[in-house]
Amino acid sequence: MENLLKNKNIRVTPFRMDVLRVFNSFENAISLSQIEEKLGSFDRITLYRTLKSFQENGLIHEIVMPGDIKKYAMCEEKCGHKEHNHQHEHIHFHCKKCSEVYCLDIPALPNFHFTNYTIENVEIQVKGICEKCQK
Amino acid sequence: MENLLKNKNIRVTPFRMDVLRVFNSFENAISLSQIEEKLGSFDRITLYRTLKSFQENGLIHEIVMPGDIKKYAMCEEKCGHKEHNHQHEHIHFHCKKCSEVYCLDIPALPNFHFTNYTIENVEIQVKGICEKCQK
DNA sequence: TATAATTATGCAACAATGTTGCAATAAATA
DNA sequence: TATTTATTGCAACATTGTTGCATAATTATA
Repeated sequence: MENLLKNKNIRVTPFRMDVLRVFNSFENAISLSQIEEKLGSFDRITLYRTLKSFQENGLIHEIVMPGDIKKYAMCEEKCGHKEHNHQHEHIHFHCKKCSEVYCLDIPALPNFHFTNYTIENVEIQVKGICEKCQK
Repeated sequence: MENLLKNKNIRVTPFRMDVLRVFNSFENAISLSQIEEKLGSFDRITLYRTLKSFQENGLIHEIVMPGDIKKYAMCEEKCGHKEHNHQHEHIHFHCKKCSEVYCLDIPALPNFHFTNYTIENVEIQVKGICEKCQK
């Protein structure tokens, strides 16, 4: 599992391994507080910096939605360094009942075109009711 | 202009009119700090509550993007009460150069389908370079 | 493998952002 | 115009995020 870090040029430290294990222990995208709960005791600042470096190096991506929803999820292997190379061929689905955020695969991102606008990055967010909460 | 508030069942007060005028003085989506600058002197808490009630009543919508980007933009006339009725047939375009956020019209939202997931709301965010920053 | 260069950690202090309760006040309703 | 109902402004607090710096750990180098 160390290689997940090494492959993205992230120095391996015990704390970063702890955080990585937290990600691996969840199915879906997770919030800061979920990470904090799992970690138990930790330094808040170090955690912020860890998440920032994970993001910058394409190991995780941030998912934000209206209503102060902010979560983190693992990127795919291929995901590149630095923010501008994050490109995910999936949508982010937020369940209004259980508040889980799922990364759902789609065949391809829709293709927009606006004259004179250069499009570098597309994100799609969907809200609704997830599979498990359908009753 | 009072009617913009009345039509959405928002009580008309001097402060709310001030905030509304701020929105009308900008072309694109605006940030909290842009509102604050325009207002000059004001009560911070009242502003938060004003924005919240504008949102809840479908007068404005919140736009959030990875990287702590949070902006507000006016809704269309038809936009309904309460958060869950916000549905905008436009995408949010964030320019990486000038940081403006544009609401750009699209003919229709793409149509996703995931077995056993109920989709209520779709948001699309695009990053790139806007018209004006193309050089 | 010991050393040097580089990066990460933990702490303190601070800054920004957002919330709650409550009394006073203003707006809509009868 | 009196009554009901919602808004305002203030204090206090809670949450979230950042910076600088000395120490410690990791990686690269000789």
